[in-house]
Amino acid sequence: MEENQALKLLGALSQETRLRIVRYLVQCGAQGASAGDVGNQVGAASSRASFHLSTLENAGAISSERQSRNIVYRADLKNLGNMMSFLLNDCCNGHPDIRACCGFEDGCC
Amino acid sequence: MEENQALKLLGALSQETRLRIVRYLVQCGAQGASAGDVGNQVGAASSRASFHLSTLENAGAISSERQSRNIVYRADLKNLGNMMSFLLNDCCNGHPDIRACCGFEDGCC
DNA sequence: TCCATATTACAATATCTCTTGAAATGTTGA
DNA sequence: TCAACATTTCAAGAGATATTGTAATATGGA
Repeated sequence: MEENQALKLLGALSQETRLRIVRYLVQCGAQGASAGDVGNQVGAASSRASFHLSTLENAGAISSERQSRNIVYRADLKNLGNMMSFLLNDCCNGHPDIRACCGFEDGCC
Repeated sequence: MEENQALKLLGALSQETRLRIVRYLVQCGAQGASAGDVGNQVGAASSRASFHLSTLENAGAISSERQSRNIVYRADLKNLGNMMSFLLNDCCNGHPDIRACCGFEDGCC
């Protein structure tokens, strides 16, 4: 992943409502959730939910697909994983202490 | 790590200059680097570097310590790792596809 | 003490982001 | 076609953030 896209993703996730949207969509899995459903879950008015969903989609954190009258959103696991890989490996050189904090190796935390 | 601190860290990292500062400080390791050194490395004027360094320190991404006339900054590996653990485990439920993207398991990427 | 260096704090401006409500668009079923 | 529902777009104001240059503070050495 390029630095630019990682920055967009980090910016998109650094907002309370959007972080909760992503968390909810990860839980929903491949089934996804409609915009209205997402808005209800995170307590956001429809226009606000729409705004945050388009920000997340533009950053590559989620994807969308129309299903009849609903638009179904899903977490983009690949991009989210690539962003974390960028942070972990490109940015932090795969530093053992940081990897350990993620629960992958014995270590600092 | 609590959601609030994770949001602060994500916001701090979602800025080009600051991401580069963290990347440079991770490379510097325990030795750290002075504010002037950091500013030169990322091509930022002193007041700008100071502003970004204090933002990063406030978010917990880095720490500082005065050494004679310099102030030495170091990456806070523990907090950075905890933030990634928060994203990976709390937020994304340790989803296998995302973990795989980070190079810890066989999988999607 | 004084000077030189390193760092931070301040003020002003410009730019971006969040939020809200209303209007517009698109879709379904009758 | 129409009515009902889901979603997006738009406009406006409030607030946060980035940038720059300048001034202020702190430290070390003479």
